[in-house]
Amino acid sequence: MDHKKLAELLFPDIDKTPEDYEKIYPERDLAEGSVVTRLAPSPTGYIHLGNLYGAMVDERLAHQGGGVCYLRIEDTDEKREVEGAVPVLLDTLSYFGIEFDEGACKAGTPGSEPVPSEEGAAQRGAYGPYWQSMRSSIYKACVKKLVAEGKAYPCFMTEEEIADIRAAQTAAKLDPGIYGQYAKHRDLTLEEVERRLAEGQEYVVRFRSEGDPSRYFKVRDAIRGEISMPENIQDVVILKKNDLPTYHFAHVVDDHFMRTDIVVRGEEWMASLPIHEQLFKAMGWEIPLYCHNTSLMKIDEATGQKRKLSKRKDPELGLSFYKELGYFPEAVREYLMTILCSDFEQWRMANPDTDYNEFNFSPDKMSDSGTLFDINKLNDVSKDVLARKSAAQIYDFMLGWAEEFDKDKYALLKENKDMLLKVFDIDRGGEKPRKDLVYAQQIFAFIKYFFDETFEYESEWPAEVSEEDRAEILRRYIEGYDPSDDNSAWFEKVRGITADLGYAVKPKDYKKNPDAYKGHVGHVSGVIRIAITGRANSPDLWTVQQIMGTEMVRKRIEKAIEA
RNA sequence: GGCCCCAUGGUCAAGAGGUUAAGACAUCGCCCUUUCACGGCGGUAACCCGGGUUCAAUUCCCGGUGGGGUCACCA
Repeated sequence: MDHKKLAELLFPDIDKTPEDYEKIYPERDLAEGSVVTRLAPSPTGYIHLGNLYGAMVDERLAHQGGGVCYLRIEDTDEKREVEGAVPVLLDTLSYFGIEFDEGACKAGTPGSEPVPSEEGAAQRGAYGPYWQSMRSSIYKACVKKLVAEGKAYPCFMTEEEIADIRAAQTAAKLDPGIYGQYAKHRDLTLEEVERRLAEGQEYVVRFRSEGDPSRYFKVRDAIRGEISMPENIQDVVILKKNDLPTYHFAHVVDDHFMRTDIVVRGEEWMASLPIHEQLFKAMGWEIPLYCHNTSLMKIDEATGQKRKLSKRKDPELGLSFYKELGYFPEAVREYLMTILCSDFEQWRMANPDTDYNEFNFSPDKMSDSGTLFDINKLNDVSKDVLARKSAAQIYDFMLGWAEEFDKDKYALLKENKDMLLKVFDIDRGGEKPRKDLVYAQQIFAFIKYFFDETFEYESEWPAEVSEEDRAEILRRYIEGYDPSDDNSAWFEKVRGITADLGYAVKPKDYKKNPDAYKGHVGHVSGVIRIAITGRANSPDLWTVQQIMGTEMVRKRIEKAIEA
């Protein structure tokens, strides 16, 4: 069999060789210690926490050492493609603080050229194109070389034939797949190939595996250290009928010619390492450093079992979930860092105000077992993040969020800027700031009593106070209310009412001697608090009233007396 | 089923051949306090099992078990 002739027959119009591309895409000239990483999503229009998790690793690895992080679009499967996915992807990643130096970018980015296939998107950089669908001739040059060397061959088997083989293998408890004797078109003669081609038969190109499963190879992984696996024996498809490569081959070719140093990807790819190792070797290329990170898991309510988060079942996996609830992007990032990197949380405690980019990120500190997603922990991290923000930052963020997701609230926020700045400033700054703000939707619910439009009674009146006493407390309270009182003068008046009506001024007295009083000052001020805020819990009432203004205070008290 | 990865409190996790086995979240109690939040103090709670190696294994090795992943012309 003349392999060179076969290669010519299959790819008559491919005139470049891999060697030519070596020159077109030379080794990068980077400072010592800098690395090239990449994010390589398929444009399905769906971005999830796991993508962000990986993207953060790519971004940190590259940027903390002055390296390059680029974005490559893996669009070799037109079935999965979603129109407009790339600009959305870029926007979302940017929202969460991930920016790329090279590759796919937004249309209009300086130094970029438009991409015809994708509206709103463009690309830049010397190692492109960055859409795999535009790189067909590069892949084919590499396939042609493999065919010419007898390492790959055309396979004309139909889907039915393959299904039959698989069925027989499964029945016989053999490993399924096209390998060894099942690779029926491995050794077709040139004439046979010519004949089938002339008949218009379609084909794929398969790699001719010389692997021996009793032989093991070793690959280094940045997280797990050395991984040892048996050699691959499958004649995997490297070029599909649509003239584009499979993931396996595209990965090898692109990460080689784009000069990627570290391949960060999900651990689900570890199983195909034997294929990749084999392909790199066949091409005569150096294998990159892999960084297989773990999946985010959750406990399935139905089964009680730990399982990988799934985009169909778990809305909390989608990044849009956090955006819609109004989590600060920084909070999501901090949370991811704390579960991603075992030493981040300690570092953060020691450096509460330092930019997280100052943290020294190291892959060997990354988790190597599947991490259970914990919304509790996210919320806790978020509270700390928001506690560090200024009232103006909170306000601006809320406004931006409401503009996109809740127009009614947007109007309210917009009209009451001065008041809200004061609201968000309650107990902010200082040594022990309040930590009750978590995400926009929750924050709005938390402050809703500042608006008549959203005020409602959410708590029960204290059981210790009778209805008559309640009305009496409120009447006396509003009679004596003077907004110019300072906090202690104001509270003295509340104490006065408390004592007059037979309640204990000191809660301890009541606790010691419950029969001597109807209740204590906490119950009396509880009545006032519910009247003003609609709930039993709130920040310091005096402060709240100062912010609300006298008119609103009066209206609330009157409303409560009527109730 | 084959292959691979993983295994420390409920969760995230540090850790070394000999430790009272960190810390954070959650939880419980107390303190502060007119409520909440913050803060402080304290409590409950863990090395999957069985063999080996060793004076000594939770730590190293082997084997189970459990969980996860993967076996496409999808990535």
